Amino acid sequence: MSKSLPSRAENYSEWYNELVKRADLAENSAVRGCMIIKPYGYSIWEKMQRALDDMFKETGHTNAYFPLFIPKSFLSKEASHVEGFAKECAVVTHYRLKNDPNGGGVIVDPDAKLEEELIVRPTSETLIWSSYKNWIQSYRDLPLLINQWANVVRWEMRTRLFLRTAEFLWQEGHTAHATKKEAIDETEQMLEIYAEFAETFMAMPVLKGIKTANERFAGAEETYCIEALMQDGKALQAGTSHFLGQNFAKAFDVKFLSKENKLDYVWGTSWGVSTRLMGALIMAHSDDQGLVLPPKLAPIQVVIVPIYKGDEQLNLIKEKIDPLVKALKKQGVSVKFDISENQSPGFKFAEYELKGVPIRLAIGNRDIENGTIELARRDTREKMSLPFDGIEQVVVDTLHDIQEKIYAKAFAFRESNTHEVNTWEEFQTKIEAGGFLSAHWDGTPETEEKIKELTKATIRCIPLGVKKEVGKCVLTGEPSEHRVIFARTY
RNA sequence: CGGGGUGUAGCGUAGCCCGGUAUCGCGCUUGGUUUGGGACCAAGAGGUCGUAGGUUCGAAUCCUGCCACCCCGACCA
Repeated sequence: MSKSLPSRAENYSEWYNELVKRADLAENSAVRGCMIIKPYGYSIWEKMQRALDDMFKETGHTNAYFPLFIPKSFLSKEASHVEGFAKECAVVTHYRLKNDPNGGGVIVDPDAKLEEELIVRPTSETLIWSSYKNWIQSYRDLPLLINQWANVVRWEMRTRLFLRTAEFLWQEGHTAHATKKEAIDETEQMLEIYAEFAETFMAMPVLKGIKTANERFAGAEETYCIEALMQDGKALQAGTSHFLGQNFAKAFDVKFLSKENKLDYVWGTSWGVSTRLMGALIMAHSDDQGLVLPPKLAPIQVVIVPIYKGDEQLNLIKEKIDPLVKALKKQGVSVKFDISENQSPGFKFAEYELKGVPIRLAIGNRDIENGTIELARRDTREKMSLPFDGIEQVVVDTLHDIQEKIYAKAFAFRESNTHEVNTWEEFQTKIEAGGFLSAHWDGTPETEEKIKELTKATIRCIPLGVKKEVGKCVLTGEPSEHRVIFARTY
């Protein structure tokens, strides 16, 4: 294995793939398009889950679990929904294998064919709404605020670790409400939660907006999204929150009796983020040396590397470090004191940089004599020799500082890669360099499609709170009332 | 799913054109010396050459099918 990573400039996607593997986050499995999330990668996901789950609970949601299999007939009940997902569904047709009479292996038992095929869920709206029908009778049963953590399967043609896998982990919230306004408020609230999570935990700035009809979730009336800009200038959809209107209520006949004794369909929402966020996290901050993790999501926040000759020196170091480790843990900092002997300090330095550990402390004989310790921060790769006394507070402060600095860096990157464009020539030139383009659009799906054909750029969103501005469509010159955001995407 | 490329030890590779059971480096094991940016010496272990067929006395090498991965398109969270 060569020691250094391919550089981002050289080959961005190779850099990404290599980084995911070498940082021990995930690897491909025997099944095409499916990935094995390794312990280090999974512990980052667990931290994400924990933070999101807390936010869901704080806003009144509870977790439940619905099955992996959906009867085929359910999927077809909402017309646009089935149209959106039909092409990428895994289907269970049999329930038994048997020994192959002609050979050593096993074959599908033709006698064990299912009456009705089962779909491996690509998303759970249909199954959940079929349950909601039984759960909801009165306005007193509303709102129903449920989330589930699950795996889903979408049989994608082309997959990439974390960014697009055939099976992925996610959460999907499914809520039911008595009024349209309440459902829209819920949709917007969850978008806010996603944005807050992305920005405060992932240190990744996101653009909040609404999808155009072309990009809308199959079965939704309105799709809200957060969009992030990656270092190679491509956009990544990081989370979506859908206002479902009464579409699923009508498809599954979910009605409730209001206070006024009137029967009406309930209003729905659904919202989700997936392990794709791992991909976003990796690409948002990491560099040619490896991962750069925000302290709030780093499984190990501080690693301490001893440098010593013989047990006597190691014992002196341990005497100083053991209390520091305790004190840091008490403050909620996750620390690893790496006294493994089989690797040199230099190796450990490189290894923990690859894994994105935010702070590294190194201490050797020299420091013991001088009463110092070396602190290296992953984000800037700065190293400084500091007094040992008081290092605990410096570490805590530096973790906060790293969290802020990497956000600021990502924010500055997005700002310098977001451009207002007013002519088609400008659009074509600028899109080649990547980034978000803010431009006028005539509001028609045809123009959106045409622009995609010509430039591979799609409308990422109509930003929330976009300013009214009289303008002309960048392609057709037709009148437009506000700008929208274009980008090339993952 | 279309076009192009690749598959040899855990990883990276040589050998393939021109057929004779596989090269080197990293990693791994054991022992010793080391340790302030990916340590060194010595001795070892590790291979159905992606897979299934075919041609041949003999296949990593030639032929065919299949599978997987990478790059570029279409589809998508």
